[in-house]
Amino acid sequence: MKTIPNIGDAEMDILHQVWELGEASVAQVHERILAKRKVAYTTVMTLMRNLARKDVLRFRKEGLTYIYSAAVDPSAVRSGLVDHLVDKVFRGSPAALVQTLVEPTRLTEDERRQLEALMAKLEDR
Amino acid sequence: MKTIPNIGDAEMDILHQVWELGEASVAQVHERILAKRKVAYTTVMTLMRNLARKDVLRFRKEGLTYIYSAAVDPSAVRSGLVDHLVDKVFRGSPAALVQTLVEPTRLTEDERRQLEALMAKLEDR
DNA sequence: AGTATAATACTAATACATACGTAGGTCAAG
DNA sequence: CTTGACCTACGTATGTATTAGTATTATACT
Repeated sequence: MKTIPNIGDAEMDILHQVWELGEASVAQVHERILAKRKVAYTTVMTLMRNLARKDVLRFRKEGLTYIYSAAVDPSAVRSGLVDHLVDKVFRGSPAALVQTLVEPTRLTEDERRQLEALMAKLEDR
Repeated sequence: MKTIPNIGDAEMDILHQVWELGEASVAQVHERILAKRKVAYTTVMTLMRNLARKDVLRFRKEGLTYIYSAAVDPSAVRSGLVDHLVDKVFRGSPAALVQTLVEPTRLTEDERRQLEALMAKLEDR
């Protein structure tokens, strides 16, 4: 029913904060993001407003301030983004994605065989 | 050394064609993409020129026409995009990505345990 | 009441991805 | 030589992501 719209990198960062906080004002989210990178309060506000326009966030007004909460499920967002990547980069093969993921990792021959067996099941989801 | 720049969806589609063809003119790529969706020749040309500007494609001139080829390795592009997704959506946890990937799949309890054991190794890449 | 504070509203600017149209050049066929 | 097919160069347009500045409004403190 509900398709998840595109969510940009900066937007995703905000969504993570809201997921963790449950409910959050712009000020709260801004504070948390400031711990990682410098960004203006109004920028965070705009992003949150945009996310609300996309129905990714909901809000209610409490006196002066807007209290936001997530309107979408983390797993739905993750699935959407992963599926998109699988289609875009791996031509629809999730196992190929795992292959790339595992590539820089040391696995024993045995472990690799196990993984491949599991991946075979992934291929026909 | 060489960082892969952002590659959009339409650009990625073109890159796939060039990888498969090895060397390709705009016309060749256009023809292949037309099989899937309607797009103007000049659009493909612009996209390929943009990719060349980003050093994702190389080209040489053969008489009148430009012959393009990939300047980046498929595995490098895949890794870059996957890493970006892992950071953006899964907070740096590749195993969490696999979890999402596997979610809609029927695995036996035993298979799931195996997978989790392998994912544990992934976690400390 | 007046002022500082805090929040939003409105606006702007930049960058990029995507998509295409028109103009003009080259070459081969008639 | 002229015409048509094909190719590039260049410009345009639209949408969206990101960032942030300025104006305004509401509340609270002195």
